[in-house]
Amino acid sequence: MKKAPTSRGPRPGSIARVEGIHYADLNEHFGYALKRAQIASFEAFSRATAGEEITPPRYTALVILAGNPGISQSALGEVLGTARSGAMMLADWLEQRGLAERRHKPEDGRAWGLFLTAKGEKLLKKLKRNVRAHDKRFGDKLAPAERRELLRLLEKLAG
Amino acid sequence: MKKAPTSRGPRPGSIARVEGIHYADLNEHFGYALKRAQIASFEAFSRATAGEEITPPRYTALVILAGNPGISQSALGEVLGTARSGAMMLADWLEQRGLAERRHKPEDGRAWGLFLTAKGEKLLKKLKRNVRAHDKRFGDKLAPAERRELLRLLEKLAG
DNA sequence: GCAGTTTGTTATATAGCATTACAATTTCGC
DNA sequence: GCGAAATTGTAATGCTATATAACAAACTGC
Repeated sequence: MKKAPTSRGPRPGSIARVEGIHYADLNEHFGYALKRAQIASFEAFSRATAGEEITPPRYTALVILAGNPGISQSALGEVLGTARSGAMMLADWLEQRGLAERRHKPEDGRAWGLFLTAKGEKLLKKLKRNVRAHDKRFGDKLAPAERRELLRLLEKLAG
Repeated sequence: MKKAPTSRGPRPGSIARVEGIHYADLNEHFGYALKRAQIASFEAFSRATAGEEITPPRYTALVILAGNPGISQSALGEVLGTARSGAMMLADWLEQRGLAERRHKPEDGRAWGLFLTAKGEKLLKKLKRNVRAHDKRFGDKLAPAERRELLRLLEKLAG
């Protein structure tokens, strides 16, 4: 098997169905179906963000910061569904690259607000374009009505 | 925040939507929607397998072994979309607990075939019952037609 | 029979988390 | 106001799942 020049980290690609294997009722399970779809989606995301060291949580953090300037790290952690310490490492990572900065909150001496820098906003704008384009191409496997339906069903399932 | 008695390992639960946060167009992205749904699904899986040290890959391996007795470790790795070494550790884990065993393949001195033991089959039967039940309850957020449609769309997306 | 490939295996490294503990600060009960 | 409890950010530590690389044994093609 030929290896593509790995830009960074693991590249799951999509889990191919293997010839001659009996998958039994695995296909009936939501978890399995979701995972396979998610891996395929992640592949599209990877292509969209090739070159940058962006992972889905990092991208999500950028989007959340853009939409909620001054959000606290605890709140960010809650949004991402991760522990405070995880949000902190994320904030560290963003800050080290000059994509975001912490500013003291005047009304609370403990808390720091997170803000995108100009550089962060610029990167996000670029990423958004690419991610959206790849997401669109990825979604082109479905008809427009199917796409909307899928998003609706997923939301219902996750809620 | 109260802690439920954690049986083992992390418990992501579901990522709650946080009051007052602007999610912007995150909701339009398949990756984000898939992840949220998958986390919710994983929670159902966790409840279904509480008490046993079963993870999704382990469960998948059990199902695949049951449906494909004598499968090689390489093939198992391919089915799971993981590296050979990962399949090996999985096989080790199953063997150490007496759930599966390796038997030499007569026609190939390198390869070992994997087989469920009686204990493994028994455990799988029990797990299947629970997982299916929880998957069903999880899927009850959707109407039967919606469930079928969702699985169809996911398969189309993952293919 | 020899070169190259495949299988299982081991060792090692890494990323992404969670957990725990702690100091500074705020809020709450009274 | 004052002390207790909670909250925020932080640092240290560890764990789990996984990939990668290197290797021996066995197989395949020529």
